[in-house]
Amino acid sequence: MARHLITSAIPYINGIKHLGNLVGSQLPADLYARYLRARGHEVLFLCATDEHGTPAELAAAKAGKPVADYCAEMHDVQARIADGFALSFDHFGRSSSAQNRALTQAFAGRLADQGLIREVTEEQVYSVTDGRFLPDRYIEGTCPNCGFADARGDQCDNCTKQLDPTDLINPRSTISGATDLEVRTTKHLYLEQSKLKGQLADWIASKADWPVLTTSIAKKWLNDGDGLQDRGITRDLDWGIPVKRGTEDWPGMEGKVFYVWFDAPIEYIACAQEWVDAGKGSDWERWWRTDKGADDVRYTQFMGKDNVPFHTLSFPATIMGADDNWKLVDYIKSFNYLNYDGGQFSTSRGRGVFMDQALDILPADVWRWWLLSHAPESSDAEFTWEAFQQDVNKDLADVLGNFVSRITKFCRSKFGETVPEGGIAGDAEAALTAELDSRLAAYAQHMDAIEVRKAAAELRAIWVAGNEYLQSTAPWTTFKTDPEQAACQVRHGLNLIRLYAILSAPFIPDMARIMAEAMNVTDLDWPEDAAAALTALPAGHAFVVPENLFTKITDDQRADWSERFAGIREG
RNA sequence: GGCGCGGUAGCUCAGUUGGUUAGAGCGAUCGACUCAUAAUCGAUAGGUCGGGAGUUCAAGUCUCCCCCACGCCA
Repeated sequence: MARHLITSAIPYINGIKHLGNLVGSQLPADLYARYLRARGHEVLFLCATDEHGTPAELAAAKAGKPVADYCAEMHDVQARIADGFALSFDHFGRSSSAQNRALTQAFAGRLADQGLIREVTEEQVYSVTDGRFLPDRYIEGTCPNCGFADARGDQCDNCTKQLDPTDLINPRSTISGATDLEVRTTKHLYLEQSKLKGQLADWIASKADWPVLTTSIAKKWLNDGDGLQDRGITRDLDWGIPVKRGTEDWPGMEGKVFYVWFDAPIEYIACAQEWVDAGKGSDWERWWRTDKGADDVRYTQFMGKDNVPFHTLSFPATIMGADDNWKLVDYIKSFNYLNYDGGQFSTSRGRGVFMDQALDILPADVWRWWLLSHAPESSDAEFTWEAFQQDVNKDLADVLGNFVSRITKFCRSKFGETVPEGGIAGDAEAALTAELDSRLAAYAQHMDAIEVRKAAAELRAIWVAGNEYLQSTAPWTTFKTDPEQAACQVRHGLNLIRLYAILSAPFIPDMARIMAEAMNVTDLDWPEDAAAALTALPAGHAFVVPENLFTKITDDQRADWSERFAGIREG
């Protein structure tokens, strides 16, 4: 038994996430957490909402609500949806929590004490009408290079030239359209990551077992151009964690807040404090302080590839720089993108399926199964309604659901809803046992390695093995001449359902629970070996024939959904 | 433009340090079965491994060039 800390990249607060976001972090993290718990390990699985920054302020303004109220509401919405997808967070926290506020300020103070913070005076664009400094991407104007009228302050979308906001001709605020912009001087704190470059490079180099996607992105940022750049960790905003040096005021930083990318990862730690303060746990430091037990913890992070630089460099720089016994991540599992029907999912254009909509039309397990079995591990993956319909109908209805249905109904008709007695296991049962032992080992190996697609394929093969067994032994034929032997075959079939309930639970927890309840079992310990698993339900054990696990998606439904989610999402 | 990840059967993807006739699932075709959500099981067909050159006894696997798709560029 080991201790595993698992975090999923924390979703931003300004809206409901789409399925691409889900499969890139929260869902595989949940799969891993559920698997490790099932194997008897101690797991702390944390996630939270990322609530600070300009987009949250603007979304709140658009909704006509104070930003704190807006974030509180959206946190509840996201928590409810996460619950709908059966994401088994031990705590779903908030980066705006008091715990994160104190911890972020403490980290900044500590980093300053270590000589890793410097103050930089710079010029930024200020909008008088909006009463605020404008981030580069909230300024638009005419591109000085190509004349494109709607070039953004950071880059021209037309000619792709990178710009400085002050380059723009006739700049305007995209928030208000105001043109009374002026350049003002402001002071900010920079984290001197460059001083930690060697330490970070050594650390990354030691992670030979990490996915190539993870390390290649990290190395690129470490070595590209002039190498790792120092990073501004403060902003001129209202909504955020006030800049303080520990608990002390920070002269010259009045009215400023920490940049969202500084405080968001620290929420991983603060979330554990929230978990304790919510009465769910008693000691968060044994998960996060290497001097208080966390040396024995294996810490795994899950995220989409867009988050990799912050998790391989910026946050580790914060941890290393603080030099105060904080736990560093042991393994980073990163994912590529899921595309939607030939293009990208788009939050702004409402293209694709969003988490709330997904739950409106189908059970969570259907989505969990398809998304996880097609997780974008080695490259970007593609969602199409045709493939989705075909795959889930085949896997969940035909292969798994129908297996449960055929064996329970056959048993009911010949022996009643009780595990039948009699017969002796022979060659067919020995072959089944041998195959399952082999596949159980492969399944565990893939799950341990977080090879999500391979694990799904192996699980599916285990389902198929049940159908092969029934097909080759044909208890419906055996019954005509040797009812005792048919009973033995049915008994094995029923035991397979219990086994499937255990093995499938990390992927499809709800269907797994239905299978377990139908088989009337509470002992769901991970199987030691196939022979034991296939005799767990003794003769005479009562069960019930369950409702079909999954009703197939029809062509009409597919056509309807394909059209409905192609366009613009309302609201 | 620079960099990154890919380009393997109709589709989605596996292919470890280069080594016997390149694999799986789906789809297709044929067959078996009839317990079951017209489900299942078996068999067969189908690929010049993006293109070209090179290294090697041997290359999907290494080197170089080119083409295509996607992404990133703080």
